[in-house]
Amino acid sequence: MTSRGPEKRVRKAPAERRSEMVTAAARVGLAEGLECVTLRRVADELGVRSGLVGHYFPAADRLVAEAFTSATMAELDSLLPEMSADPGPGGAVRALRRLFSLTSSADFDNVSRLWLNARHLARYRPVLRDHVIEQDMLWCRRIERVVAAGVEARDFHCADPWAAAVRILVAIDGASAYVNTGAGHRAAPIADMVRTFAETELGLPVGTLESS
Amino acid sequence: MTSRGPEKRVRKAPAERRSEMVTAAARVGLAEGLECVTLRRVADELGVRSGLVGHYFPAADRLVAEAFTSATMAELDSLLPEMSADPGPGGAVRALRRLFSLTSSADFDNVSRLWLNARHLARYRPVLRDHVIEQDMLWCRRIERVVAAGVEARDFHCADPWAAAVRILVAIDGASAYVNTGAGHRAAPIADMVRTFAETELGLPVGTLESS
DNA sequence: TGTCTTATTGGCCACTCACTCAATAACATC
DNA sequence: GATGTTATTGAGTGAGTGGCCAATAAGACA
Repeated sequence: MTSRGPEKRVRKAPAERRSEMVTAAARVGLAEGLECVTLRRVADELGVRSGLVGHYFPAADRLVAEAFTSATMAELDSLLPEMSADPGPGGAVRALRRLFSLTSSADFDNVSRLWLNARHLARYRPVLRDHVIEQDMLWCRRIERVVAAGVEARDFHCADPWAAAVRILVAIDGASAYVNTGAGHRAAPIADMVRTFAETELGLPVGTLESS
Repeated sequence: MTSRGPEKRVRKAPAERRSEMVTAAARVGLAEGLECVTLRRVADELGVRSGLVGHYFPAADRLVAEAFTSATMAELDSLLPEMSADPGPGGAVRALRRLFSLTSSADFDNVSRLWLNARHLARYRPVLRDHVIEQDMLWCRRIERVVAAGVEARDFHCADPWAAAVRILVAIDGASAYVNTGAGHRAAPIADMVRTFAETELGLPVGTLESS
């Protein structure tokens, strides 16, 4: 009998409990989708009653939105760590190689699903919408800074780092729009599209951003 | 009193009734999202009882999937009508101009929303997933044929029409991923990206595909 | 006009959701 | 050890969903 019975209550500091909930919600959202981030589901995940989750999140929308932000913030740091002020020659190129290598790997699929999920759900949930916009900006700015650093270091050329960052992100989003349906016969033409597009955008010879 | 009371029953041929339902479901899905395509909602739309919709669609998944297919088929025909075998010189260019002009207009927003919606929902609903894959192929092939016609007519150059079509669609999908969140500061860099990308892909001078 | 097929109704079920709230018990503080 | 605060429970509510089915009546056909 591993089961049932009124478990002993565990009483935690509100801040800690809340943060536990967001973390659990982020895990569920990333693995199974934001629709599965419900008061009950998160409660089960933590071994508490759903009423408690409702207590910390009087509107379930906030929980979903914070789950999204938590997951994407962590992911961004893993994909594209903040650059030092002067990454040295080739530093920006290495960062971009790493980014494209990671985003085109299957490990990125759940993140693609999460973004797709959030971009759609934002249609109905205003709170989530605001968080998505915020994360969009964060991701864009992070890429912009790498591009700017690369321009600074003469690694490549780009008249408008912001515009380039925006367009590179559009390409990433476009290429990952098919996570749930499978690319099928379209896999091959898509495979190197993002990298190639970025190379064109930055005036780099084809293949420069290919990971070794 | 425009309301209530047991309305007189209207008895229709099964095929007609079913097709009415799909049409109504497509309308709801396009305007409000596929999540709103429920047995009850479609029933209300037609002024019948939900049990009747359940009778024609024993699994609600089929209704949602067929709603999607119905809406996207109609949209595709409107965006990019089937080409005649030989569209004559400049015909392909005109078709692409029209396509990009329409997809970048605000009238296309609901279609963007629908695709985003379906691409996400396909994660959970296998029947819808199959329909999305099918429509994806249809849209791609339609573009491919225009590209092939343009190559044939020496309007532009392209080594692999299929790959070009796939990538152009990726660009369209990427650019329309922000319908629900608003492009904000990113609007300008995105604005001409699809068209420009297509011009590069087809070896055309920048601006060739701009609509007059 | 009467009969029969079946499209349609009306009502039900079991489920899940967010949300509410009085009662309870864990822990800090005295 | 007694007391008070409050994190947590347990048991609801109401609204929404898909799905099921016997009873009903519309319309075609004899």
